[in-house]
Amino acid sequence: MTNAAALAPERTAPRKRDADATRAAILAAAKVHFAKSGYDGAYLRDIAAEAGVDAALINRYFGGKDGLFAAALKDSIRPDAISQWSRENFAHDVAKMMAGHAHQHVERTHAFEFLLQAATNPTTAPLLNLAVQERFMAPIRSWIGGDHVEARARLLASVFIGLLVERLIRDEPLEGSEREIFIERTAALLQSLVDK
Amino acid sequence: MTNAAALAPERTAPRKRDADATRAAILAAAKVHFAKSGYDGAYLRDIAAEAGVDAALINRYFGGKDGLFAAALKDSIRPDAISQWSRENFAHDVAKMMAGHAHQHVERTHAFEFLLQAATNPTTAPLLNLAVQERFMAPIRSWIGGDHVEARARLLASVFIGLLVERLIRDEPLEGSEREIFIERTAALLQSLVDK
DNA sequence: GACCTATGTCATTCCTCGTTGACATTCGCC
DNA sequence: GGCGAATGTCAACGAGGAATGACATAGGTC
Repeated sequence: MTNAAALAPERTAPRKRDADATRAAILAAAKVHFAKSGYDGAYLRDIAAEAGVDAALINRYFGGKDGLFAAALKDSIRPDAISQWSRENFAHDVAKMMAGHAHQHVERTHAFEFLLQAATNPTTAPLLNLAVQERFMAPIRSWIGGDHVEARARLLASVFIGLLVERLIRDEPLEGSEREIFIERTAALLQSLVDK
Repeated sequence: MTNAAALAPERTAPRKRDADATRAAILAAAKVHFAKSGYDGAYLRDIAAEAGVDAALINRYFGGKDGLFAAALKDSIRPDAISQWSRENFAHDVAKMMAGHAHQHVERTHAFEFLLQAATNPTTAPLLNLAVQERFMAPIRSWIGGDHVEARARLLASVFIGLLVERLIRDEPLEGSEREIFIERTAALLQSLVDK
């Protein structure tokens, strides 16, 4: 409170008037906060502050906290990535990723944390169910192909999710030979599910 | 609500004076509510009501919501079960369980939901980390034994968690041959991690 | 340039929920 | 039986946060 200069023009130079941009800014901030703190722990005031916006705007644009959450959720499942996975590298790439720190892939980790939050909140869970089925399981099914697609897809998804959760919970990657073995075995495991 | 006799004394027949019993009742109710709604979503008034107790008692016995949560957490990880798993049946038993409905194992499902809630809340996560390492990972390590224990234990835990999460999210079990294949492959996968 | 709407800000209200302290009652003990 | 501590109940407080409506202003349109 000592810097007069900072306060001089101050009065929060009223944001440029660009609805789309502010909407996007709010959404981006919301995703981060929801991921970090969950639905209840994320405060509209904080989100608004981070977006450089008054909290009342959230209500105007998203119709309240629920609406904002739903919008953020919809924006967080990106199925396009799946179809681009390469059949040869997929298993090894994923395995290597899972062996590292969660915060080495901040973007995706945030998205995943966010989804996990949605899964554990009874009001948002149904919403998530649908999204996951349509935008995650379906692409996986069509990507792996072959026999017993259902069983394999489900098992693959489980392993994938489990690796993510485990990495999230305990962010101390393995080192040395244990790390090598972990990558090797994880890759083998995933590959066997992709192959047939 | 038809039984007049039950209502006779009315005025909420002031609970029997048994500190241990009420403590236990509160704890049981708390575990259910925390599992269902998470830390923030679970309300002390609701928990107290379900335990048939005044909310103020929670403060007396557990020193507040935090204390209650910690107590519930501590009570939710039961490592003893792990060491009793049979090496031969483990993989198949788990696989079959995972192929069923989550609500077929209400007790454990609740416990797991509760832990997942703890994992996704920044204030409770550190607490969980510690508990999981000491009371879940450590027993697993010593149970599987053999080479590369670290890597295998971690992978095993991941798969285990993943199966639980997947089952929780999407509670439609597979049917028919897909179910058989799922069980078979899941069992094989688990067994290979246990064996060596 | 005047008007009108979309956009942004501010102050306030309302509600929920954890917590607290005073009060009531039962039980163990002498 | 009377006293004190343990147990249980009740009412009220206060913090915190979402939602609301009135107000301010930029920017396009005629």
